[in-house]
Amino acid sequence: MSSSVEQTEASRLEVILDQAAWLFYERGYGAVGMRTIAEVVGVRASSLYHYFDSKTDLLYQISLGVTRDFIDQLLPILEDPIPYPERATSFIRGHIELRWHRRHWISTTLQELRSLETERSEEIAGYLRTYQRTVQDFIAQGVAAGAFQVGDPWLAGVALLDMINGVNGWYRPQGSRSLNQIAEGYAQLGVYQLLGATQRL
Amino acid sequence: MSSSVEQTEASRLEVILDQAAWLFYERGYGAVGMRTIAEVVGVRASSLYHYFDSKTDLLYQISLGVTRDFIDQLLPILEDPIPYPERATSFIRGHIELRWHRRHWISTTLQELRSLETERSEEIAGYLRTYQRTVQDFIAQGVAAGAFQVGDPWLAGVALLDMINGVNGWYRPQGSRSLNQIAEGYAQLGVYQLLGATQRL
DNA sequence: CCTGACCTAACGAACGTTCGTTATATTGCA
DNA sequence: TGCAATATAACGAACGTTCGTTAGGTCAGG
Repeated sequence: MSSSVEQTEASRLEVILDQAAWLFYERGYGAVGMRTIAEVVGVRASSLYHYFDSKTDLLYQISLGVTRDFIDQLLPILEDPIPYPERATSFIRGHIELRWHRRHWISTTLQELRSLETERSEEIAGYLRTYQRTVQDFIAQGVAAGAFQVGDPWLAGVALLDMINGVNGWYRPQGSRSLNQIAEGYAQLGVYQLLGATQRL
Repeated sequence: MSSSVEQTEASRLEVILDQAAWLFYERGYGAVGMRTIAEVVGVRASSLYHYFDSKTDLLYQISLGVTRDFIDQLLPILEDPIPYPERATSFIRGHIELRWHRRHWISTTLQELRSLETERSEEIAGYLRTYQRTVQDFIAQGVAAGAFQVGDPWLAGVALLDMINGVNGWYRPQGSRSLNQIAEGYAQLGVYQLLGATQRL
């Protein structure tokens, strides 16, 4: 660190990534041009190439950033030394909240994986598989420990993830349910119904 | 009918819609040009305007067609005079299979609603809401009849739909599970775990 | 004085769409 | 029945615009 002051404000690179993610989220990757991104940031289109090699490079940095954040912030919860149902509850709540908070990054990533070069899309897909497999392994462990009751941990894992991933599709802040309420309701549904956890044990 | 023979082969209009849906599904609406669609069909781009007013009009016809098909083919199952768990099981299986069979139409519709003009996107969104509300009402009826056990039928409805909608995201025909097996597994998971149906009653 | 950050200007390609035209069917009417 | 009128389905060329990207220049701060 050569600078003597900690920078609390976001760097220009971070601003570009976040604004671009919003635009991609709202209009679609293909429908947003470099000129539009530049205009929102307050710069000319050509200046964006000071930070990125190409438009797909910009998309790649968004995808890589958010995918790593999910893994780093949520998977550790599954290792906590607390009962399985509580681990699952905490994970579901965290996943729903992080996913909403970063919906512009994660939705862009999932919808536009195909727009990345093969090698890079494989890398991101690998991270996503790691995330899924860890959840499935956790459920299998819970079943082995007698905490969950499902016949097929693999299927229950994808079902649980699909379920909590769907929230962003219909949740709206001005709706009658708060995100906290939804996260809580889904945690109960997921853990005590879908995973068949022993009631409140 | 002036013709003496029934035409079993698809009309050119239907071919265009289906091929366009495939292209949109695989590359995204914004990344597919009219020239590409025309080339796949075997005509020139300008000829497409004999069938559609515009590119968004083409998208609209895809969205309208598949949305109505879902409502017409699946919602009647929820009215069948059979026990609630069997109705739910049949519905889930049908939904998963129809959704996979028409994945290029339905995924395009859901991902590109924003690309339609406001009025038309509202129309499609209305059909989708009708579908969701009917499922939620069915669950509420099942709860009232003592067949299902969930605290919040509205939440259980979106959870169930999100869960079964997610299958297309990871199912691959060459995988170890057949679509039939997945549909069956999800039906059991959905009805007897998520909805808490009385076991095999 | 060098370098990072930004600029203006421009490139070729692709975009959705419109145009005038042309064969080929189909239909209405004498 | 025969012919004119209309409809259908397609063509190739071109429109103006926007796309992602690049080349080269300016300029302030360390």
